[in-house]
Amino acid sequence: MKGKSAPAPKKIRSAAAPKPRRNPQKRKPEARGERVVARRGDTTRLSILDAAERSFAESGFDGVSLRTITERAGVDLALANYHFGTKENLLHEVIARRARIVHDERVKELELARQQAGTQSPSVEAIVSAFLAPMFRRLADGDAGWRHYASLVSQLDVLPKFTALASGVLDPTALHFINALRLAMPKAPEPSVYWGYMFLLGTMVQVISATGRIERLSRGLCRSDDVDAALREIVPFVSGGLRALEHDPEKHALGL
Amino acid sequence: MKGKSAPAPKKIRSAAAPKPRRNPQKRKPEARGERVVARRGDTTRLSILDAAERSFAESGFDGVSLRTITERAGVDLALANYHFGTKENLLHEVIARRARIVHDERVKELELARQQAGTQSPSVEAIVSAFLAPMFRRLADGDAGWRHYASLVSQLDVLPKFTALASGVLDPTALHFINALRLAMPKAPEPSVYWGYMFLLGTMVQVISATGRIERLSRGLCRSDDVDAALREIVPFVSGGLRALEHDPEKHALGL
DNA sequence: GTCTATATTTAGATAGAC
DNA sequence: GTCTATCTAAATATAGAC
Repeated sequence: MKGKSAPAPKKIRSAAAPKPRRNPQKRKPEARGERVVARRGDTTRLSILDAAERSFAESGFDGVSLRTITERAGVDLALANYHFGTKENLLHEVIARRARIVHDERVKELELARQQAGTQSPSVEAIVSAFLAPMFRRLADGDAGWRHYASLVSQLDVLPKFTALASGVLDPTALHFINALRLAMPKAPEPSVYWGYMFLLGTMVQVISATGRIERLSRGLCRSDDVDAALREIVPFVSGGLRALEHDPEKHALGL
Repeated sequence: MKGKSAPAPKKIRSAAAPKPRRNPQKRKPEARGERVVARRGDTTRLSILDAAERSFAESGFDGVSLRTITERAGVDLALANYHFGTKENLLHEVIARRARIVHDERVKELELARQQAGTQSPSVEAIVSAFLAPMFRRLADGDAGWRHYASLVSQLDVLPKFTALASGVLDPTALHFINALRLAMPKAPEPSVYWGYMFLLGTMVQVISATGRIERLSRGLCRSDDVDAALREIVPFVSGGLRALEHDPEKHALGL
């Protein structure tokens, strides 16, 4: 911790001040009666967001520089700072824009399942499907951006440094589905439902991280970009696993 | 890709030359008839390995500097280069030293299960246990190093940039257990076994990454460091999920 | 094996002209 | 909103004295 002699001045530059520069951050273009034609700055913003999404996914947040990102976006380095302030904030906006979409679709699909189930709770399968299908549908639609987003979310999910950011964006969805699972698994102990959600999450993350691992292990027999096949396997796996948690787990105690 | 004007000289410094400095790398201390008392350099090596393990786990490979690592280790910066060459090689050695241990224990435990099963294949539960128990046992024994290792492996597992490294170290174990699962699930289609192994991996990774997510979601009801509880949930979940893959997955096809 | 000192590159962030 | 030019700090890696 404390090096050898006098190691770290470590100048902290006003740790609590968010640095109120003159950049726009959040502004509603159409909120005023203005024209809604895409202005130049908007396409710049989008270019940076897309390039950052891809770069973060490929190399990790700390593995790429803003220079690389802006070069890929075809814009000047200084524009990253102008439009997004800090690199961390850029990451946040990259995540947030697609997280909103997935969240909304998941909730809508869950609501649909509830209506079809009438007075009962939707089945475990239906809930698992409502959680997974929106993400996988996006992955199947050919937009590379969604694949990058998925890989990035996978990384944030396991990196302690970014747990706060990931939680802030993803926890609302989580609590929604944990609650649904609780009703669908009335015989399961309370902690098992939380564990079950984590397992659902981990299973999905492993697939959408799409590192090419399964291609290598199966020597091409399975492909992580075959989202149809993946979904056909993952839904029964998770559903079967969750149902196994409804029984008393004591009998599985291992001699640790 | 191509910036605005004349973007990248990008001097590549002899990309293929591994740079053969004069550092020791791998040498067997006791292979010669020498004294086996820990010499100074050995404790330095260990200090750096431990500090790197912790730092990589907390902040990611690109999120920490060698300065931070050597400061935490209480040694001089230059010693990192002397003992390990590059930062990447340091990562490799951090992973390899514990991966060997886990691999050996998993194989041994699987062998044990085979003996107990006699002429039959061990059950899916037994195989899943043989895979998970060695890792979780280490996590339970109080050594913080193992927790850091687990978190680090989780990160490498989902980061495309490090897939090659992770595969090189972890694939032998994977193929071993995929083969065992195939024999235990004779009715399952071949691809389902590979998918099943990925799901097993993802479920484990989510738990051992230990980001504190389940504590937050369950408001303290579940704790990721309660490895006994985690193992009691994860084994039935994965086993139940794998058994669900033995049936024809067609009936689960979703209208994508 | 260890340390001091430093070479070299690159990082994030900005000031100020346009 | 965009660009040029730059500030300042921090990165990896090494040479050479001890």
